[in-house]
Formats: sequence, C-alpha cells, structure tokens
Amino acid sequence: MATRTRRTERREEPLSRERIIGAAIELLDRAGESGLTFRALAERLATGPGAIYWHVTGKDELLSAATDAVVADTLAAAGAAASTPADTADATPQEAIRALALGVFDAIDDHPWVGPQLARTSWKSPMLRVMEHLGRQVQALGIPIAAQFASASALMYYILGASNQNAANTAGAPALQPGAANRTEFLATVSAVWAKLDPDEYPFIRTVADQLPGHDDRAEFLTGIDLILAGITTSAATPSSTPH
Amino acid sequence: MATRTRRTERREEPLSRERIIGAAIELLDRAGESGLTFRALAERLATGPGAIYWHVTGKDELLSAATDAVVADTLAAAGAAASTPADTADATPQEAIRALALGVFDAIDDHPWVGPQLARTSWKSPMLRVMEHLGRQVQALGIPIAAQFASASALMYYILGASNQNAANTAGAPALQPGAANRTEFLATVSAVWAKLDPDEYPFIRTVADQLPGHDDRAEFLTGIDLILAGITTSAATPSSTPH
DNA sequence: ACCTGAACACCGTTCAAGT
DNA sequence: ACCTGAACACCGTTCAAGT
Repeated sequence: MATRTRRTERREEPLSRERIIGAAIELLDRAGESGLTFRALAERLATGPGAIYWHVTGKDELLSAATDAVVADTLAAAGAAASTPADTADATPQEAIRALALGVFDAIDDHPWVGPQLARTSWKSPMLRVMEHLGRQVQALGIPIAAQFASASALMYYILGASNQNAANTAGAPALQPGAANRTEFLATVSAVWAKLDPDEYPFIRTVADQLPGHDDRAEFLTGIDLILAGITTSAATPSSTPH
Repeated sequence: MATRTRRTERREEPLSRERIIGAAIELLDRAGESGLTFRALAERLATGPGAIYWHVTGKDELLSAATDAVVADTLAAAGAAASTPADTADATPQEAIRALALGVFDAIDDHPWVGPQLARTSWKSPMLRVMEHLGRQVQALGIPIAAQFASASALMYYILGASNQNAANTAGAPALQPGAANRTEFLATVSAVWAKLDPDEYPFIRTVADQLPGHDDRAEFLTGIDLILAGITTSAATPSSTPH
C-alpha cells in the first residue's frame, strides 16, 4: 500500500518528487482521475501550482509515476506473499499466478484510476513488471518458449480487463465507495436490467442474468484465471491444435 | 465502417444527433480523445458550441454514442461475414469467435480511442453487445451454463486488452498512422530496449525480446484466442480441475 | 423548435520575479 | 537551487437572446 500522508502537510519538509506522487495518489483515490489537479495538488502541498513543475515534467509523467508506484507496491507485496516460506511451503506456479492476479485485482479495486492508466501506457514499465512476474511463472510451468509470450499476454490482458471492469462496477454505485453491501445491490440492479432486455436481441445475456447477483467477484475472477491456465497447459501439450 | 462525411459540411442539412456523432468520430480518429472539442466540433459543423447541447446532453454522452456507433457497425459487419453462406458454408463456433475477435481488433486499430472508452463504460450497451455475440458462440460450443459467463468474460477481456495494447503500440510511433512499415520498426525499437534491461530484474522479458520483431500482430492475437478457446473446452470437459 | 455566441468557472502550463 | 503566483491559452457548459 502507498504511504498515507497526513491530510494537511507539515510545511517544514521540502517539496519532493516523492511527496508530490504520494499526494497525487491520495487525490486520485478520493476523487478519481478528474480529481487530480495541479491547483488541488498545490493546495494540499501548501505551495503554488508552478512549484510542482520543478520536480515533475507535467501531468502525464505524474500519472505514470503514480501508477508505477502502486504497481510496484503491489508486486512487492504479492511476490513476497507467494515466495516466502511463511505463506505456504513452496507455491506451485499456478498458485503464484493466482496470488499475483489477485494482487493486481485488489490493487485496482483500491485504486480504480490505475486500470485505465495501465491500459493506456503501452509497454511502459508497470505493464512490463507484471508481464515479467507472470512470464517467470509461465516458464516454471514448462511451457515451450514459443508459447510463453502468448500465454503471459493472455493472462495479463484478462487480469487487466477483469480488474478494470470490477473497479468500474464498484464505482458505478457512487454513493458509498467501500461498502460491500451496496455492491451486491448494484449487481442485483444490473441483473434486473439484463433480465428485461429484448429476448431477440440479447438471448445470451438474459439467460445469464440470474447468475449475476450471487457472484463473489474475486472467486469469479479466479475462475477465469484457472480457465486460461487450463488453456495454457493443454495448448502446450498439443501444440497448434486448432488451425486458423 | 462509419459513414465518412465531407471535410466541410454543407450547411443546408440541419444539425442532427447523427451528424454530430459522425463528426465526433472523424475528429476522434484524426486527433484522438483530446481532439474532440465542442469548439472544434462546432467549427466542423459550421455552428456554435451551444447548438450541440440541444441534440446531446454533454461530452460524456457524445463519447458513449460515438463508441456505440463504432461497435454496432463492427458487430453488424462481423456477424454478417460469419453467418452469411457467401463466406464459408457453416462456420464453427470457434471460427465465429475468431471472426468476431478480429472484427473488434481491427475496429480498435482503426479507432484507437474506442478501447479506453469501452474499458471505462462498465456494463453499458457496447460491451453488452460484444458479450452477447461471444456468449452465443460459447453456448454453441456446448459449454455448461455455469461456465458460460466466465468463458465469455475471459474472451471479452482478452480481446479488449490485446486490441487496446495493439492500438497503443500503433499510436506509439506518432509520425505516420497507417504505415505498416513503421509499426514493425517500432516493435524493433521496443525489442532492442527489452534486450538491454537488467538481467536480474527482467529475465523473462529479455528472453522474449527477440521474438517480438517478427510478430504478425493479428496472428499473435489469434493465438491467444485459440489458447483461451482450448481452456474453455477442456475446462468444460473436466469441471473444476484446478482447486483454489 | 432550433440556433447563436458571449460569458463563467475551470484547466495545464509558463515564466518573470523572488529567496 | 528552489519556490511564488500572476498570466496565457485553452476547456466544458450555460443561457439570454435571437429566428
């Protein structure tokens, strides 16, 4: 987790890139991407808007740095949890991948602005870091080299997309943020809307509508991970099984 | 494909929601998300900024409508191509899913702003439409009901994430947009950067770096689709194979 | 009913001026 | 070297006024 700083900054400590990024993360967590403003940031840091530009080139770099910080924290925590003997003796690659995936899932749930930011930043350092960790476990699974990149990519994109969707759903009920109660309420609402869709246009969505309310988001997320893991291992066993 | 309108609008035809959305898509395609401005839009439509608000509630709705239009066009085209006897006699569900996936992939390649927009919009109509089409094919595969949603979701998120990444890569070389030559050049540059990463921090990325330049993006994308399809079918054959 | 365009309250960013 | 804060060039959105 990113370091929590006090609401009102003590002005004695000088401005620094680190403090700016920390304050930016706080603003983003509380008010979303539109909440990050150089003026709001300056007020929070008890300085002027221009001062920030001495430590940071602009808003883009600030957003990247904030995203990078969150992801780095997440991977450090997930990596430690997976490889420390304190957890489970020696984790299988599958277990390590699940732990990694859940780490990203929870991080994006805590910081909903991170998802869109990751998707936007092409192959910059945060995505690279996640890919690196996933790729090592894919290698540990014994997947042939030629299929490793595709395997890690499939996991990566699923993790990013599902986490993003989940975070967007959570933000969908704008009243209270962390309440688990109103999230299930939100899902019930969505389910009701789906059930009323045009049967000719949305037959599949309708049949699936009543499964929605009971879902545990994290469990459902892991189901998808397992599904892709199954695809990775069986595809490696019988290479190029399906022609295109 | 969305209807191309002339650069300078003939001012005889009255303003309409449809014309506004068309002009918005043109602006987005040419200049990206930041290029869509009510002032630029007004100039293009030979009117004032305020006029647009009579047909559209605001920028958010305009962006949603533009995204919806692109996705609707794409699905209409992909659906027709997959189900028409003119193409191949009767397509298997796998082939239909690949066609659908490629349709979205190409659409996001043509309209890079669509990807982030789709990811942002939770379970609104464009995503729902894609899910519906994917879900029908998943049903056609004979997947049990309980696993259908997870299967369609995995496909959906992979498609969205991979298409997005590809579009971001294409936009990464800002000089010429459609040139296939400089995209491979871009990948060569990325590969070179990856090869020089710290061996202790990025062992996996380094081993994978030299595979990057030769890749056909669309083929690589389909490899991932096939991998997930393999997971879907084998998971259905042996339910809950991997515990969590 | 539909359009105009000035005006309002914001932005990110710059930069002369201070310490 | 680091900070200040006014100023610039933009935004999305509103709204009285026109036709």
